[in-house]
Order: sequence, then C-alpha cells, then structure tokens
Amino acid sequence: MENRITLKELARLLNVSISTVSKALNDSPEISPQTRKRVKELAALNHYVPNVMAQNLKNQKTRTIGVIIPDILPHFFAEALHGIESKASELGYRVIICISNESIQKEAESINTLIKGQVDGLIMSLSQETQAKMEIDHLKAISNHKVPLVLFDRVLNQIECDKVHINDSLQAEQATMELFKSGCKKIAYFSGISDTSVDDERKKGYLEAVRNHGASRKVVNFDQKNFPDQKLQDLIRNKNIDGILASDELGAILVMKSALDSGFRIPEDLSVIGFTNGIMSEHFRPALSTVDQHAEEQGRLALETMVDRIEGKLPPEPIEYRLETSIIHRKSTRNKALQPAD
Amino acid sequence: MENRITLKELARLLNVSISTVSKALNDSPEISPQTRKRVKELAALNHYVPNVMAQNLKNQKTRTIGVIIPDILPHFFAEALHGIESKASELGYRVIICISNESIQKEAESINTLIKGQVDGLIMSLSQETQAKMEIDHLKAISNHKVPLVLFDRVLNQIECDKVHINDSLQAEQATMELFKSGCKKIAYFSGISDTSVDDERKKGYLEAVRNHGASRKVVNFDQKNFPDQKLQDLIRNKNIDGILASDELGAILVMKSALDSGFRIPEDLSVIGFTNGIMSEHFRPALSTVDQHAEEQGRLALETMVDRIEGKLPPEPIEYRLETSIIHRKSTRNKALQPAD
DNA sequence: CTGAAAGCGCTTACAG
DNA sequence: CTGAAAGCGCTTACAG
Repeated sequence: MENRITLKELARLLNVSISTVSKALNDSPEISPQTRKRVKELAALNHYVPNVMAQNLKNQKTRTIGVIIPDILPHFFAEALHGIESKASELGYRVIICISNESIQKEAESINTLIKGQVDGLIMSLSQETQAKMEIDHLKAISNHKVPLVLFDRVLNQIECDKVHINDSLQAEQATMELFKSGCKKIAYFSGISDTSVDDERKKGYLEAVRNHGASRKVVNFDQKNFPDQKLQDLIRNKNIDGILASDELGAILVMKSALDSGFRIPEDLSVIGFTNGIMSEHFRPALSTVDQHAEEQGRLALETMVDRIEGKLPPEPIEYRLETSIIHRKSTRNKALQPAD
Repeated sequence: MENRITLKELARLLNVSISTVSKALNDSPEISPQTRKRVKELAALNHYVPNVMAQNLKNQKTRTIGVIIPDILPHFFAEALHGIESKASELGYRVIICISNESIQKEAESINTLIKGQVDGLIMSLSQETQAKMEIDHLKAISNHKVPLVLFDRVLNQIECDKVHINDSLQAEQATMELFKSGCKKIAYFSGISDTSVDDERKKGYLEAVRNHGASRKVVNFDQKNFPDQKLQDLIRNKNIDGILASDELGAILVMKSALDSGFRIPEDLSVIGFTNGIMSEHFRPALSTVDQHAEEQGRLALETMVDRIEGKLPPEPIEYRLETSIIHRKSTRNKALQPAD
C-alpha cells in the first residue's frame, strides 16, 4: 500500500493537471489523443492502479456484495457460494464473505461490519439460531441503513425483502410420495437440522404426504454429532419402517451407514431419499437418491436479483423466486417404474 | 446507501463542528462527557454508521484481506477458507474471496481487482494452470504494488513471499511406507490433480519410498471426470497391485468405488490411502485412511501470518511454515499393528 | 483541449 | 473543551 503512485504524482511528472490525468485514463473524448497516450504510457510504466476506496467514496457505490452464510462446509452452501461468486464475477461485482457459524451474534456482527458502506447489498441465508428464536432485530438494521437484502434458502416470512428458495414442503411431499409409489409402507422423517425454516417446510410436506396416504407418521430429530443408531434399528425391525426421508445430505448418509452397519440392505429393506444433492450422495455406495436443490442456481439467481435491485431494474415491491427442484434417482430407492439416473 | 446520515449532518443537527462529532464518537478525551453523550445519543437514534470507505481512504488501510483459491467445492479448500475466515474475524479483519477456477486468466483478473486498494494483503493458493505453465507474470504485479502475499498449499518456489504448506513429499513417502509395512507388495500412485505443485511433491515422495523399498513403481494420471476403471482392474488382477496412494480425496474415493464395484475387497485385496482428509473419507464405507493436511489450520496460519506481516511484526525476509501432518487410520488399510482410529 | 475547484465522508494536527 | 483547515485519491461540472 505504501508509496503507490497516484493521479497527483502522475500529474506532477507529466506537467499537466490532475483532472487531465484522470480524464485521459478514463478515455474521455475531452482529452487529445496524444495526451491520452502520454498519460497512459507513464501510468503503465509506473504500474498505476486507481484506488477503489477513493473511487467508491466519490461514486457512492462499491460494486461489492456482502454474503453471510451459516456455514461453508456443507456442500449446499459451498455450491451456492460458488454460484454467487461466479455470477458476481460475470457482472463485474466482488463478494465479501462472512460465516455466521449458525449464531445470531456472529450474524449481527457480520451485518454491522458489512453495512458500513463496505457493500452495496447483502445476500444472506439465515443462521439456525436466528430461525429458531425468530429474533430479527439485527436484520432490521439492514433496512434502517437502506441496504438491499436478498435472502436465499433459509428465509423468514417476517422479513420483507427479495427471496430465492425452493418450495421445500412441496418437494418433501413429492419425495415422500415417490417412496410410497416405490412400495414403501411406513416412512419416517429424519432431521439433523431442526429449527430451520427449511426443516419446518420439509417436515410439513412429509406429514402432508403421509396423511394423504393414510399412513402413520414418525419424525425423528437428532444431533448430527450423535446419530441414534439404536433407534433406527428398532424402527426398522419392530415398527417395519421401510422408507426414510432425510432432511439433508449428511443426515441421509448417517441413516444409510447406520442401517448398512446393522445389516439391513438398501434399498431392499430400507429406501432412503435425502434432501440436498452433494458429492457424498453421488459417491456413497449405494449412491443416494436426492432432492436436488440446485444450490449453484440459487446462488446465481440470488446474486442476479441483488444486482438488478441495486441497479434499479426491479419494481419496488419485493420479489420471491421459488425454484423448481428435481429428484435424482440413484441406488438408494427401489422404484423400478422410474428410470434410475446412474 | 442513499440518504445515510453522515458526520456533517449530525454536526448540523447538534450545532457543533464535524471535528467534535468525530472525536466524540471515537471517545476522544478531548471532548467533554456531556457532549460525548449528546452526540452518541443522536448518532444512535439516527442509526449512524461510519463510512468505512472514507475511513479507509483516510487511514490508508482497509483491514480487509483478499483470498484467491482455485475452487471452493473440494473439501480441502472449503475447510481452509473456513480457517481463514474464522481467524480473520477473531482479529477484526474482513475477507474478500475470489475463485480462480484453476485458470490463470481468472487468477490475474482477481489479483487486479483486489489490488486496487481494496485489500491490505493477498492470500492465495495457485491455480492448476499457473503451476503447470509456471507463468508467474501476473503474480509479479502483487509485489509491484507492494501488497504482501501469503501462499498456502499450492505454492511456487520461484515466488518470494511467506508460505504455509505441508511437506507433501515427506508425507507421501511416509504414507507409502505405511502401506508397505501393512503388507502391501506393489503400490501404485493415482493422481487426478497432475501438474500441481502438491502432486509433484507427493509423487516424488511416493517414488522415493518405492525406490527405498526396492519395489516397482506405477504412476497413473487420470481425469477426475473419467476414471480409468478398466486400467485399475487390470492392475489389480494382472500386476498384483495391492496398495494405492491417491493424490486427493476424490481420487481415493473413485479408486475405492471402482475396485469395490469390480468385486475386489478393501482392504483385503487392495489397501488405499488418500491425501486430504474430508467428509467423504469419514463417511465412505469402508472409511478411508487419509493423510490429514489440516486444512483449517493451514488457513488460520496463513491468515495470521498475513496479519503479522501487515502489522509489521515479522522480519523482512519471507518465512515458510511446513505444517506437521498426520495419517488417520480408518478401514481402507489393513495394518493390524497400527491402532485404527474410528 | 486543459485546468481550478468542489466534494465524497472521514481523521487529526493545530489554533484558540 | 471546541472548531477551522488540510488532506486521503479520486471524479466531474464548470470556466477558459
């Protein structure tokens, strides 16, 4: 940072005014071709780079979008981030990332640091704690500062802003129906991400499907760090559970591992569908059938919406996108009627 | 961004000077307690937040670090990024992320945008293309602009800067020796990330171990999108390959899937160790034994080094950290002498 | 075609 | 204890 050459210094060396240098560098037609050439040559020679801080201050915008996600390790968020970053880069925007670690406090801190004129807008997927406690005071700060907000995946109806997500309940209902159609009689819902909006929706969809089908319900919430193996065994053996819808990829993998380790066969004894398609689903044996949430697509759309909002291309009222999802049939379900992909 | 309240406006409302407001907000002892109180109350009421762009311009620093990684989807980079972000947040720094997608051009673009006064320093892991072609002109720009650089994991000796990585060749040698000790006779090295510095080092270590052991060598480079199943089968069946060291997690998983699908048993017929410990290694059946590269630790250390450099706490000459790694023994190796973890 | 001046929002040495 | 002034590096209306 020290000793970087500035317009002022360039102007001094060239014996012209700062304005002239600035205009020449910006290819203003006001400046004669010869001067432009001279200026550019000297600038290149000295590795001149404009100071964006100064430009931003002057222009009152940063072309930078803040992104706050709960975690980066789950494949869904890594992929969504990838979508956000690549779209941003296409549109000439930069991205600042903060990770809330599922905590309200960290989320609030991130909002505060980003909001200080550092970013033109904020894209967020809410932390588990925020959704569980329904505390949204820290989010209010965003609108107080007139910074546009786009929520994706984990959204909250109470907040008025643009939203990008999938229809989780509908998808869960359809996935459950697929399990019934494939011959399952008793289906359970396993969740390791309770207290999130997406879990609520997925559970709702599952319950809806089970009710419509006149079957009995069974919801198991567990801690990702401590899978209830014994409970799963009992369910399969004593309650004849033969199908499971899992709330996320890791949950589905844990269910499968536990079942296989206990000697059950997949999909012969137990069919499994997991939400969130990721790399583990693809490579596990048997490969897991999943609801593909199009993480990257959600990210790209969220970023695009943000930019359109910033650039005033959107009507004032918030817009909400509900992406279509699809079920990827692999080896953990036994539906012969459906053509398995891979 | 529009209509955000500024010091000037606050000063007008309070009938004091801008300097007074600024000092009061910064708790300067120059200002009387009453004034400080008045100013702060009005500031809070109006949701005043200082404009960092202006602060940065004035202070000539941003407390922001740019990070350029080749990809975010591999668990190693997601985890390293997590380490970088969390350490940054501890130290009161922000992080701007760019993804080079393994391309020199994208890497160069990212450097250019970040270098414009946006960041105090740059942390990078180089793209595959940069390492393969050994093109480092775009990296020179960083030192031209006196922006400090820390390289991690995928480093290049030709570049003089602080570095954080593991001793890949030593680790590969040791991992190969472990395979020999567990009873393997013919070990192959499989790589899906050829042309990276880490791959070169790992291959070198493997070759060293094989030579020391007087065994025959076999190196297979493949495209991650197109695993050579037939070749693997032939190697195991006809050449009696009974151990494989894989250059990265995905490569190791692909090897295992292919072998299992062809009816070979792991670890009875084939032992596998993979570089890079990740979530797939842990959850695959059988769980994969890996060389743990301590991704998060590398990230944290890289960030810490960057901050120390920025804050002038380091001697002028570049420093190089070589992290200790460890081998995590799981189920894909059959060494009875070693106590399996998990 | 070129330049002087004002201003973006802040901080800080200096004067009073 | 308070304020006027300069300056960080840029852009841009305005004058010449």
